[in-house]
Amino acid sequence: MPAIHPITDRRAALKERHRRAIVAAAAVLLEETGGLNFTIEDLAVRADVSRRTVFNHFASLGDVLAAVFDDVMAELVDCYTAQPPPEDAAQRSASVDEAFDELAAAVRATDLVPSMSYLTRSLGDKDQSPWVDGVLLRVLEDGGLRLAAAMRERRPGVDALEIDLLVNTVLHGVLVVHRHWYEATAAADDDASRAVWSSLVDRFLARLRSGYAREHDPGDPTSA
Amino acid sequence: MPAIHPITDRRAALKERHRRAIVAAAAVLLEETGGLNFTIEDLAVRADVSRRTVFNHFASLGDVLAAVFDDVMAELVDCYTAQPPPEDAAQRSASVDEAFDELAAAVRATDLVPSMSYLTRSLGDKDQSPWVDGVLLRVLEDGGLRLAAAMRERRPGVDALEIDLLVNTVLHGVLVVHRHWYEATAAADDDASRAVWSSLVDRFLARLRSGYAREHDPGDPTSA
DNA sequence: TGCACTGAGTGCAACGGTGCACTGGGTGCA
DNA sequence: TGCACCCAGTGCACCGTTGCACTCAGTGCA
Repeated sequence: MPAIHPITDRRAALKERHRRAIVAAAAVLLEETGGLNFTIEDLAVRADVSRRTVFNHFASLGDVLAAVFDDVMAELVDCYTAQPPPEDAAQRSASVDEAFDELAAAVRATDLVPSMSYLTRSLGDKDQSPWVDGVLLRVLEDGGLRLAAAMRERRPGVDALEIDLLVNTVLHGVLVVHRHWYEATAAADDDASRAVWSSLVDRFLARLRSGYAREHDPGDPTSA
Repeated sequence: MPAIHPITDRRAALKERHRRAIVAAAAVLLEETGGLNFTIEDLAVRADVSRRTVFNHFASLGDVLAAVFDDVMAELVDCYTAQPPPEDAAQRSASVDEAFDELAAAVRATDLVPSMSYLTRSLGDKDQSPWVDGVLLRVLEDGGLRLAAAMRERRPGVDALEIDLLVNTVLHGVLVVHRHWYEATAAADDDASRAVWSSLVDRFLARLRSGYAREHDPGDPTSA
């Protein structure tokens, strides 16, 4: 994911490269160890920086985790905003069910399987430190806010409350789906496992849709 | 080529890595541009460092060139010293013709073709700045001294004058061979080009040998 | 229960890299 | 022949990283 602002010199590039390396290494170690079963030293070695540098970039391990989870959210927001905009002004107004369709498409399109394993596992882990739960919930909230903002920009005619409810429901639903997927596949990364993921996502979205009948076309609800 | 002394911390490793990148980039640019047809900025970009950093490591472009050529010499010395030592004390003494054989084997074994193109071209180029000739000749002399020292260590019984003459003759001979090779193949890097190189090296070494008859076996001189 | 150890987090100074403005020599052109 | 430009090389200040010693909380064990 490119930096929010263009890197204008080598110093800034180096800084950003190291920050990204730390976040990426944390994601890998979460995956490999099944949680927070590594040290700051492990993280530094994997990121190819010094231990001090980790703390130059992040105030704490919690901040590193927040950045990891933030990337997951950013991925989803990117997939959502990457869709072609509605074709005319009339379509941009109202129609929360079409907003639902777009969000659903983004969830389907985003490769959430590898990066969300530890997120789900972290939330579901009874032995997890409470502070990690705090980090995760904050990241979900921040990500949800960004997703809602993107949706409001895209469909300004839709009620803000409807958008917030939609986003909140889908994000937490995706976590539930992911936990089921994880238990069914043991986080395998192969075609069969991805098929299970698609099936579960479709079931979840179909289930949600039945409460979101189309306002313009009450007949013929389609389930993929 | 590993550092002479082990790198003990990340700072030293970073410094050495950047120094090596600069030298490697210079070698590539010499090859690509056929000489000194690039700027310090080009070199810095290719080495992925800043222009200032080049001068942090080297006093001048001449010093960079010296380091590039020094790598070529080091390659040859490494091939020479990598050979198994003579099996007994008697063999370690005298026998300059066997010293010749060992040096010849090193010349054959060293992949000199890619890295010496610009060295030869530089020495043969009339338009070249005189200061480059100075750099090259100094590097040849330094490399020759190291090679001679390695030879004296390996065969302490051989006269020092004989060793110095041998090393000097072979090094300058290799440059002549390389110029002929370069003119015959336009520095192509393929099997046919390497076959030409091997043939020329063999001719040069066979020619030298006829002036170095074996002391222990006066009959049956072999030419490969 | 006291002690030793581990590891997160911190302060500080040094190192290596970098940005930038500058000088001066060399070159080409009107 | 003067001027403009290019580029090697330089000084200086700043940035980011790093090494290292430290504190403190948590943990395990005799």
